[in-house]
Amino acid sequence: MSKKQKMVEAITPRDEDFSRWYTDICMRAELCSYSTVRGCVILRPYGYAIWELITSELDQRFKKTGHVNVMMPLFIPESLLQKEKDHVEGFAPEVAWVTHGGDEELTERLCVRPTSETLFCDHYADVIESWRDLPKLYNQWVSVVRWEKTTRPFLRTREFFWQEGHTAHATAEEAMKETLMILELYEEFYKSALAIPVLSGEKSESEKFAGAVNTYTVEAMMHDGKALQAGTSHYFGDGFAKAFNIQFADRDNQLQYVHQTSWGVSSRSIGGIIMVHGDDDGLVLPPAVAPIQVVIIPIAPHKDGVLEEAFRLKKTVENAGFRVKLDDSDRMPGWKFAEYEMKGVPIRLELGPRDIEKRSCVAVTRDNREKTVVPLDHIVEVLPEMLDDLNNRLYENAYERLTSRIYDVSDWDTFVQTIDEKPGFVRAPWCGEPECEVKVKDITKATSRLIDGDVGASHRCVVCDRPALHMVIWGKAY
RNA sequence: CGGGGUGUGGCUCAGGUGGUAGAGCGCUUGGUUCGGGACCAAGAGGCCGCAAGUUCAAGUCUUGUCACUCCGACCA
Repeated sequence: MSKKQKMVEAITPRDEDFSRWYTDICMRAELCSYSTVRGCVILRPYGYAIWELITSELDQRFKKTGHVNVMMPLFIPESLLQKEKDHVEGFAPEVAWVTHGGDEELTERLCVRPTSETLFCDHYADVIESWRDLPKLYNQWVSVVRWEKTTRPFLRTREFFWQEGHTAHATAEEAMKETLMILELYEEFYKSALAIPVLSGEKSESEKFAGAVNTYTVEAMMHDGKALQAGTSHYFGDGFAKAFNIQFADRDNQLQYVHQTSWGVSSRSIGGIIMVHGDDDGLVLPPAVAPIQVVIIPIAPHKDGVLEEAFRLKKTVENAGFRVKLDDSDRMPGWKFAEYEMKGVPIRLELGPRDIEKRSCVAVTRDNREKTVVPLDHIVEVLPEMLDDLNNRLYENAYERLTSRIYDVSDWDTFVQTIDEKPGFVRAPWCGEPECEVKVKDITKATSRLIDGDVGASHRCVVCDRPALHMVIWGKAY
């Protein structure tokens, strides 16, 4: 304890106050900073670097599956936003409006995009004429604005960064296939790039996207047991196509409506990384999205040969394709250890006179603090394995936390008690009626996160005891 | 949008009954240090969130306002 108290700027322990711990990490790891606009954050270089890596990981996957990037305007005319009834109703309460250009009041006010379905639809109506124009597999990397009342860095900000994919297809089957393919893509991305296990499935009627026929979701469990909706993929059927008149001539020269999808993952995923992997010493980053994968700390750098050897080591590691930083500042080594742990750097290499004498360095892995003496000649062979192992440990630990905290219950009292007392998810049958979801939310604050398959009539709804239709994962969510 | 909390150097905070602002950390410079957040010395840095009001006099009292933060209702 006394050691901890000597720390210049310790963060709030995770188990003492989870949300304070979370904001402490955001600030101390220099991911972001509050801006003067309430509810908006400034992404600082380190936070932005993480986002860049996330975008690059996802973008590669989108490109591989045939998608191309575009850019839609920032503004949506009010009349355009209103074309699809459910869609407007869903977003109206949280849109920001532009009413003036200079001193002049606009004849039609413009909404700052909260999402771009209407813009894509308007454009698709313009450019799609024939079956030869399909499918359209578009994506865009932009920020959107939703005038949120309660905001938290990354998890809920008024402006946030994301990708939104919007596709148009000739048939319903093809559109549904796209919807589910993206869902799998997200699942795989979360697993291999972020080391975050997710549950995937369909949203209930009341939780689905405004204007969608079906919404599919990937849900992650944070360290405190709460759910984070980590990505969604929507099947629109031809609802938007009819509202926006997006038609094409098929092979028989018959006019048909297109079938559409949309899907997104946002900068909220950074919040997920923090809350799944972070610990009391700060951030823990999965190697794929760590801006610095290896940090080299020279010990006693003023002594002969130390810095030279450190630079040599840096070159070696860099040439092998790793993102590496050598901190040759005049901070104390202990300070640097703590600093890069705060920033979640996966591997630290300590290099001092004693190591150099033995032609080795000390490698320390961020998640378990394990120290390994590595011969300098072997560092390049050892690093990939260390990073890989670290990634696997992060995933395995998170997977264990997830699966061990999903509780199967079948009666109402146990249901309420479990949600109240045990952090995590509850799996219980549901009849499919929205009023049962409302009751669950009113009493427990938990919501249906996703539908985890259908069940036979032998199951009864955990709320109303009528025959159940679905097995549902319930939980409190961010 | 409701309830609570907080606004004083970059950060954390101290400033009984009003009398014109302080500490620690951080920062700068020089030196000694360097295997878990070093030490010494010398510096820089503040119209006390903002606006009215009371007063000879306001960081301190009154009112208003704004911002941030936490907890609830709504959402990625």
